[in-house]
Amino acid sequence: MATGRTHRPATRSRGIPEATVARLPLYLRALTALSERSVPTVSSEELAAAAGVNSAKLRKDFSYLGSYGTRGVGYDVEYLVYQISRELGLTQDWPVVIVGIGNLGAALANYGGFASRGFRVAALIDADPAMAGKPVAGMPVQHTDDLERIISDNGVSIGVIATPAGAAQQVCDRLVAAGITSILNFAPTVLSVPDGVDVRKVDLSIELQILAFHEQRKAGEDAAADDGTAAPAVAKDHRKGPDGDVPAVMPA
Amino acid sequence: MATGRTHRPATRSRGIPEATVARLPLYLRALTALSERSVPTVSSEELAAAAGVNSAKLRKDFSYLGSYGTRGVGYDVEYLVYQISRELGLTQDWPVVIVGIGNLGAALANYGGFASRGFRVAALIDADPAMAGKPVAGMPVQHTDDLERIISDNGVSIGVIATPAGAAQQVCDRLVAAGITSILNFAPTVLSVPDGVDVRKVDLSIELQILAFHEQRKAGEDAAADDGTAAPAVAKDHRKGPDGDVPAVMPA
DNA sequence: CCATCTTTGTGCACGCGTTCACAAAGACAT
DNA sequence: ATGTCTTTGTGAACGCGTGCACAAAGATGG
Ligand SMILES: NC(=O)c1ccc[n+]([C@@H]2O[C@H](COP(=O)([O-])OP(=O)(O)OC[C@H]3O[C@@H](n4cnc5c(N)ncnc54)[C@H](O)[C@@H]3O)[C@@H](O)[C@H]2O)c1
Ligand SMILES: NC(=O)c1ccc[n+]([C@@H]2O[C@H](COP(=O)([O-])OP(=O)(O)OC[C@H]3O[C@@H](n4cnc5c(N)ncnc54)[C@H](O)[C@@H]3O)[C@@H](O)[C@H]2O)c1
Repeated sequence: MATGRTHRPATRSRGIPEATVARLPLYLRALTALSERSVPTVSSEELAAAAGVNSAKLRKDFSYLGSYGTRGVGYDVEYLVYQISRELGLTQDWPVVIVGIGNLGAALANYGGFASRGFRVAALIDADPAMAGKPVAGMPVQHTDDLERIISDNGVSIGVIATPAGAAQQVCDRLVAAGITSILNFAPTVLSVPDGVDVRKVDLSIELQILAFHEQRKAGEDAAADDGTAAPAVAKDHRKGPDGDVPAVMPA
Repeated sequence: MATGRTHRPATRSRGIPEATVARLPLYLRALTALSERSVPTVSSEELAAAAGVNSAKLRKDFSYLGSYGTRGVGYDVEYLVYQISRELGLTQDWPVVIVGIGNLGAALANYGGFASRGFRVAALIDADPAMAGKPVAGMPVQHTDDLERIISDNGVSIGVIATPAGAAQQVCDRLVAAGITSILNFAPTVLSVPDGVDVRKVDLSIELQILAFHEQRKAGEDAAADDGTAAPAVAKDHRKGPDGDVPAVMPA
């Protein structure tokens, strides 16, 4: 197959499980809120509730970072905020480029939640010549021609792709060639990247489809013997249609 | 704890594993692309490559749906599109309301990827009286006062929250009270919902922080004996600061 | 009709993640 | 100092998800 590397093999980084890493930002958010209310310490039970996880899980997660708690008391909020921030690499700030300044890209550019969490939008890049120079979120949009130079000049290692799906792989390739090693992809496509490059994707169509699945299941259970568990009649009739016996519905 | 139910206990729905459900939309997307190119059949190997997963995993996933393949040949593309669509509940279309028509909410409203996948934006809702009546994506924004009526009138069961974090729980409560049973939450907060209500969240700050973690790790490995694996000196010095010995960095 | 070749469907083993449950650590009161 | 009480940190068991590897199914050609 000509398809390159696609999903990293869960490179258990320095012993911290991937699942734990994914929860650290959650804890950090909850801790930051406590910090702002000047709460000095917090128990695993309280913090777990605030983060929406099991308390045993939280304690085990923290145990991977070291023993930062005090038995009988809990965790020092400020100290833990710092430890998690350091572990996540948020004590430095990360320049980020956003490629594809359309509906979504512009919304991202305007989003304040970046800067407040250690990320700095270094540049906005779009292929549309008509957009070049136009200010979005108080920052001029730059043309794709300069992509390599922008990334190099600013030492950017994280890129966000918000272009149409058709352009995503091509943009991805250029980003990687220019030195980007982490990509957040909003386009509904599977990106192929070489080893050493991390890709995370956000696809809300997928999220909605998962919700729809459960929604349908709920409806089916409620209806019980309404029409018999959704549509088993179709499922029962299992043999592939000779040519065009597939029902006319065909979404997507 | 006063905190209500927060995460569903992975209700293994009719034997289909949650992990499989989460991949079905991925397969569907790849299959739809093949369908548009009029490819009649596809092998598990090819489809897996297109979807960015392992072929064994794909076959196992499909085995939960039934035996829809033909040995020696592969899967009938059209037929599989239909089966997966049906399984995901996409043969009906789902009315969706978006609450909070700011930067992000407007981008979502303008997004074409909804309709093409069986979802229909039934209404846009915002609390700002100045926005009421204003057209966004060719549809007038409605005021929060009418939230309950809108949901009831349109039989909406899926809601998208794109309000600021502070308003999210309150909006969530109203949505649930009005009959919504599935929520896609973009606000960076943990939502408490009663049993029977599904919540999925999209938080790009979290995604970026996960990328930053791996990015830092890569940098640390490259630098090797540069300053000694990132910052172990700080970690070594483990005792909680009496008061304010936490370094000044403190992000988030 | 038989042989060959391709590709599915799945049994099985393994590793990761989750959760329970408890011993040990330490705070705090007496 | 001693006892009590709270809460951490973790060993161990369990369940889910993943991927290997292969037998069985069926297509295809002779
Ligand atoms: N808008 C949403 O809410 C939403 C939701 C989910 C996913 N998405 C996905 O995000 C992506 C962007 O969505 P959108 O609604 O902002 O689309 P859009 O059409 O509004 O914006 C796309 C932008 O990308 C630019 N672009 C095109 N090709 C480019 C290239 N090669 N290099 C650089 N820039 C290029 C275009 O000029 C345009 O400005 C799409 O893939 C879409 O499927 C969007
Ligand atoms: N913009 C982004 O790219 C982005 C990215 C990630 C997360 N988010 C999150 O998404 C949410 C929205 O972001 P945004 O940039 O669109 O913010 P925004 O301020 O542009 O929009 C918020 C909108 O919600 C409306 N609103 C406020 N309270 C409401 C209520 N009680 N009921 C109904 N509507 C209400 C406001 O009138 C406003 O129109 C925020 O929670 C933000 O953290 C945004």
